[in-house]
Formats: sequence, structure tokens, C-alpha cells
Amino acid sequence: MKTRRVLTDRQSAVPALAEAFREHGFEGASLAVLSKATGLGKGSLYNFFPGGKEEMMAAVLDNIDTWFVDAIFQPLEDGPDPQAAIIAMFADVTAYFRSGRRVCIVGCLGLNTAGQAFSSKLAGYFARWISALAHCLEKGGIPQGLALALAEEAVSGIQGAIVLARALDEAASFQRIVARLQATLLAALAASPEAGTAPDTVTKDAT
Amino acid sequence: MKTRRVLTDRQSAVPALAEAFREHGFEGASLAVLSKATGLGKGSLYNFFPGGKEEMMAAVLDNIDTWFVDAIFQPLEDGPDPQAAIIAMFADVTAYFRSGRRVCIVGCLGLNTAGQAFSSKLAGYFARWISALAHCLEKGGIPQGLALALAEEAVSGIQGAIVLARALDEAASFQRIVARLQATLLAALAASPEAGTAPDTVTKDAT
DNA sequence: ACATCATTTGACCGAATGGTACAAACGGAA
DNA sequence: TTCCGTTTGTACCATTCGGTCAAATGATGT
Repeated sequence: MKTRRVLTDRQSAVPALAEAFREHGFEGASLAVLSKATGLGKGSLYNFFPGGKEEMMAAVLDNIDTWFVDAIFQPLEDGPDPQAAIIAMFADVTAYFRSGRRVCIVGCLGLNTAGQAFSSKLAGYFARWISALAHCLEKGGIPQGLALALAEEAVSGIQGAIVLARALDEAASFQRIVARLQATLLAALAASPEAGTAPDTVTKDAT
Repeated sequence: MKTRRVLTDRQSAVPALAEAFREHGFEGASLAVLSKATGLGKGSLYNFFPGGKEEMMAAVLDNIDTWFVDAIFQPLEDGPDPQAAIIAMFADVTAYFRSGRRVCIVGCLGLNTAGQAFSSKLAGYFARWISALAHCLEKGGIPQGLALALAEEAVSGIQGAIVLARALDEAASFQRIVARLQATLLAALAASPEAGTAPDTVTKDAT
């Protein structure tokens, strides 16, 4: 068979790149840092990512995006039980961001000019997250307008919790804030007209 | 008279430095950028800030801190009417951050390793903001624990709104989220055991 | 007018940047 | 073994980095 190992090796470097970008930001992550983080020489990095740092970051963003789609967005969109999906989302997100010790690369990129090259990806990431969460809330019987507002508030709130927890160096802040966000969503679900969330009827159709 | 204009000129450069750091981040704001932003040669910058970029950023942070103390924290702590103080805070913050188009330097610095040198300032900024807001809510009759949680949620929420609005490039998101945060605080105030909205000095009423 | 002196400047420095070139090293296929 | 394409390390490039400095500038006091 043809050697397709090119892509797999490239993919295997992405997590290390992500961690380096997370820690130092796009501008702060020099090629020396990236080389050390991945254990690859500059030549290898440019072999895998001919586009340089931009292509590396693009690969990292794609990797993050597929992770979120699989772990967060799809369960929100397709999960049979809205309440369980939301609880799982907060648990996964808390673990992913290590209670705010770990930074959200997507959010960070949007904050300075370095990330302008990726603006459409950033917007897509957040738009899909909000949309998936809102859709999940709607499935739980919450009217569309409120569902969208709650989803926006929750996603934004998670980002804020990361910023605050990092600045205060207090993971407890993150956990408190996220717990409040989760409680708000679950309360809204419980207060919705069709709070029953019968799994049988929901799986059938949820227009 | 002796020309002690040194300090005043130094101060006059700070806003331009702040804008440059805001736009490019700490690592991304090269001396060339800072020189162009301030209209000062590199030599002049090093005359005012012998410590280099770090001292420039420290001056910017101090400048921001005093602005927030005067415009936000003090009114929250000392204002006679909690409700009015909170409304004023959200109005001032929305104007300051230009509905999320403008980034919070303090929050940004905490997100990558470049800001570790300023960690105590960052923590102090957020701690005081939360404390001032919580104190204001307590004055409005909200019990301490809830007041602290609400304050933490609001400050964190503002940061999240900035991140989201920047990534989506939608100032409307910022305004919606901040409006919800304000409504939450005001509702909590209204629902508090009021006792006249303030036991002692309630003579003034808000317009 | 002159002398004094703080302030400003842009050329300059060594180090580090992102990126390129390329020869050696590697690893399957024959 | 030989072969040939892929990976890899490293030397190198032009540029830019943060930072320094002697010289130019301009205001001040007499």
C-alpha cells in the first residue's frame, strides 16, 4: 500500500502544538517553542506544515473543532435527553478546560489582531456551540428566543469563567461560575412547559 | 519654574500605549508598533520607561486601574444608591469596552504566559471589582454569600461577553449578554428583603 | 548672546525571529 | 543488497526583535 503515514504523523504533532499555542499564544509561540514542544526539528515541522505557523494553528483549530463537534455539539444536537446532554456538556467542558487552568485557544485568538486570519473559524466555532446548545434547550421545551439567550449566556459565561479563573489563579472560581450556569439552564428546563422530556416521543421528531 | 514635565509627558503616552497593547497583545506589540502608536522614537520611550515594554505595560495597567477605581469601584463602594450604582457600572463598562469591540487588557494578559509578570496586578483588579460589586449588592440588602456569587458571575460574564463579541464580531451579543447580567442583579436587588433599600442613608433616590 | 543641560532621535547592536535549502539518514520494496 | 522517495537535523537567510548610544535638538538661566 501507499505510505499514507504523512497525515497520521502530522496529526500526532497537533496536540503538542495546541498546548504550546495555548500556553504562549500565537505570537508568543516561536518556532523554537513549537519545535521543543513537539520534539520535531524545524525541518520536520515545515515538512508537515508548509504554511508555517499559520497552517499549524489552522490544524490545531481543526483538531479542536472536531473534538468539540464529537464531544459537545453532536450530543447536544442529537442526544435524546436534553438535561443529560447539558450535564454532560458542563462536565466535559470543565474537564477539557481543566477548571479554567487551561485556556480556550479559540477565544484567545479572537482577542488580538493575530487571530484575524482565522476569524471565520472562530465565529463558526462559537456560533455552532450556541446553536447546538439552543437547539438542545428547545428540545427540552424552552421557546426559541429564550433558548437562544440562555445558550449565548452559557457559552459566554464559560469563556468569562476561564478569563477570571486564570487571572485570579483560582480554579474554584471557574467551578462556582460554571455550576451556576448549569443550574440556570437546568432550572429553565425544569420550568419549561413540557418538562416531562419523554424520551419516546422526543426521539421520534423534534421540529 | 523647574521643568518637571517628565512625568506628565510620560503619562500622556500611556493611552496610546494602552491602545497598542490592546490591539496587538503584549508579545505582538513590538517597539516599532509602540513607537508609531505614541509618535515617540524608541529612545524617548526608553527615556520614559527604562524598564522597556514591561514598564510600559505596568504603567498602562496602573492607568487602567486608577480609571476603574475612580469610575467603577468607588461609586460601587461609596454610592448611596446600589441600584443606580449598578446601572451606572454597566453603562460605563459598555462604553469603556465599546460593546465588546475593545478588549480587556487585564483579562487578556492573564490568558498567556506573557502576563505572568503582572499576575498580582491582574488578580487585584478582578478581586477588587468583585469585592466592590458584592459590597454594593450587600448594601442593597442581599446576603453576603449570594452577593459574592452574583458579583463574581457579573464580572466574569462581562469578560465572557467581550470574548464572544470579539469572536463573533457582533457587538449586539455583548449588549444582549450585559443586559441580561444587569437584569439579574437588579432583580436580585428588587427581591432582597429590602427594608427600605438601605437601612441608614436612603434619603437620596435615583432618577 | 551665550553656556548649560535635559530631552529626543535615528542609526546601530547582538540576539532571535519565521522561513528556506539541502544533504544525510531512514525505511520499505525489489 | 540496491534502490528511491520520505523524514530529519542543521546550517543558513533576510528580517525584525528589544535595547543602547552618541550626537542633535531645544529649552532655560544669566
